[in-house]
Amino acid sequence: MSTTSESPQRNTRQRRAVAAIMADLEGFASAQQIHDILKQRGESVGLSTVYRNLQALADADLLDALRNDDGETLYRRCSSGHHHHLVCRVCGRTVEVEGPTVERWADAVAEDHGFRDVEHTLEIFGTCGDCAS
Amino acid sequence: MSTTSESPQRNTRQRRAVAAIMADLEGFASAQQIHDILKQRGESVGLSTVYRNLQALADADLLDALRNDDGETLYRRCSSGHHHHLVCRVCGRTVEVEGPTVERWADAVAEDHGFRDVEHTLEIFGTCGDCAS
DNA sequence: GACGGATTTGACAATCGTTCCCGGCAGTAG
DNA sequence: CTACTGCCGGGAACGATTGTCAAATCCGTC
Ligand SMILES: [Zn+2]
Ligand SMILES: [Zn+2]
Ligand SMILES: [Zn+2]
Ligand SMILES: [Zn+2]
Repeated sequence: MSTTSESPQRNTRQRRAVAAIMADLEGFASAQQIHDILKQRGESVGLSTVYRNLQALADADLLDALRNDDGETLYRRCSSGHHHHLVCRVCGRTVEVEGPTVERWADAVAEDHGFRDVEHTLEIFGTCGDCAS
Repeated sequence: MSTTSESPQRNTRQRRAVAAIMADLEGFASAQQIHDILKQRGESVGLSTVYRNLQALADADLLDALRNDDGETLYRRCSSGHHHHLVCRVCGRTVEVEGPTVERWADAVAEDHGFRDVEHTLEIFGTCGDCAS
């Protein structure tokens, strides 16, 4: 067994920079967008490093990740615990939503068909009020 | 406005071959897998053509498409109308499921937050009874 | 059945997000 | 301070998908 935090993690400037960006960011953003933001702020970080750190943060459940229609992986700081997202497809603004009913429904459906180890993905996309104007 | 069927579609051997494969196929499969199947059956079809025809079929709502974790797009012949999938992550067996409750919930949540033009994605993954043994 | 214009095909190059590699840099324990 | 080791960066590699464009194929028409 590995202890839950098997992390001889080092506190590097790059790691701090990425974490800082994600702490401020409101909606979902791609690795490349975050890389660009860092460059603009002068805290340049290598693209590979941005990818690595985002994945690490996501693995540690400090970020949520989802894929958009273009196949890009988007990241966002999120509350812990199981939830889903309502995302504006224009500006990226995101609302975390929970739906106990949905959770129960999904599990029930799966069980009815004899499936085990069930998990599900659910995202809602739309255009937010501001962007609709 | 384009009329719903703006399709001067030609009835080519390749188009028939792809459609035939999809008609038989039980689970979801990637464009490359379908390309391989065609090759095995001797009805060789160019990879680009397989991609094009699958997309065309999906656009015509004759196939459902979804992306797996590896970023590949998978296709499957499905009934028309809005529905979701319960997919075995081992053998790919797929069950189409409907959940009017979920649909209403998703739309309501989006509306509560002022979102328009709402759509959603929902897939359930698990291990089917046969594969669990 | 042959003809001609439009569509489709297919081999190959190009794209694009992401991952891999590896020499060099920089936290960190002692 | 020193040594150890993980981390960084940038450039090559990857893999799914899309674009290109001449050649092949359809299909309505003659
Ligand atoms: Zn918006
Ligand atoms: Zn859920
Ligand atoms: Zn199965
Ligand atoms: Zn639905």
